[in-house]
Amino acid sequence: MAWVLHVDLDQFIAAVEVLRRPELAGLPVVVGGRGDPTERGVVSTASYEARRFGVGSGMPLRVAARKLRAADVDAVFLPVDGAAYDAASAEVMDVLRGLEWGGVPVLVEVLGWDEAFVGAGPGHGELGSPVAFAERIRAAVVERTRLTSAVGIGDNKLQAKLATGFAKQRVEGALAREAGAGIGEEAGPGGQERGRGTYVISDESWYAEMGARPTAALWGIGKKTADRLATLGIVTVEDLARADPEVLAGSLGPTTGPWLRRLGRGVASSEVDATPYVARGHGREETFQVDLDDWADVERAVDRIARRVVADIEAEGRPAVRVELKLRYRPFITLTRSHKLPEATSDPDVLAAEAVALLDRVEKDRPVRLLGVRLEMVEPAEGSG
DNA sequence: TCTGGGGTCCTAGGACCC
DNA sequence: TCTGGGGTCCTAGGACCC
Repeated sequence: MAWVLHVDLDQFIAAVEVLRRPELAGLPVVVGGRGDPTERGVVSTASYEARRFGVGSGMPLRVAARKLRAADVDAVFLPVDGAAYDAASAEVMDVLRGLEWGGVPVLVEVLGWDEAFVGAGPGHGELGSPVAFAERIRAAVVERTRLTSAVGIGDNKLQAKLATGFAKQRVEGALAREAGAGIGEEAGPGGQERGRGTYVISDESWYAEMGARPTAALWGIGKKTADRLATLGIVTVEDLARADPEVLAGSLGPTTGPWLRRLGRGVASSEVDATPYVARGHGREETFQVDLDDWADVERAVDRIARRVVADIEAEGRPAVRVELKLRYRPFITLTRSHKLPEATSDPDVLAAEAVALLDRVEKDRPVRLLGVRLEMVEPAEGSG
């Protein structure tokens, strides 16, 4: 029996900030943008203490500040520090890669700063209980990094990923009950009590766990797709599993239709892919604190952003084959223009000029809120990835 | 309330070619 | 005249995720 495990760190960004500033422990901490709650920007992560007041990821910083002020809470706002999270994340992934299961190193598939799938490596021996192994993972990560986590276990990646969400819910529910009863206050989020931060969803329990839930509970279905499915009479995961494949394909496309049906049935890959991630492209975008009215400023900004992205792709040594410009007008109207290059290049002057030239294809008479440039790179050379 | 930044993949329409 | 059928490439936009 091969299991897939999904590891997800608790409050990763806020946790990293608190670790390097212990005096913030127990305080409402909000990390986002440049750390100035009067600026344009959104919340990346809020600590549990801030979440209690309705502050959450994706919320505008100004709204978060207003909520906390209304509750008369003195919160700490911090800027996003990507380099610090890169370093902390790398340390966690190192711990995971160092683990053995069934006598051989595990495979680790990194999903972002704070998530990874873990699977048994090739030629593994007897694996034993996946729950026991999940506890080993959590203990090892805490020991080396002081970061707590939840671990989901499944027959495939989809199930494991969803199981992690349930593990977190269970931890948070238990904490809320304990706080209500006035006990366990010092345990903190993600308390390492055995079994608390793990959860299992398997082929066997799929419908019992997921069948009655709305389709948006699935990993890959958001509000828009859930709404479209609802117009077809498909509301729950079980509805989706039973849906007519022809209807799904006809309505949502030849690739998306079958994929949605597989999601409903809890079917997905169980192969943990440890191949290092290779980006297709890189981009930078910038929301201006004050909308740009002067088109000369717009052109200068595009040139500047383009040159930054060129530096990013040069670090990978792969020239660009496509240039894309993104533009957001006031109030929030977004469009893109792109151009495939006649030949690949890394020349900053050429690429910046290409990006600026794309401005000729948009209206120049409205204030600009955001500009972005993205460069798509040539495929990496065979065997060099 | 007023909406970040970095990505990926899919769809659809038009151009173009055989 | 009153209209083929594919296939591929390019572009713009949509949706989703962390």
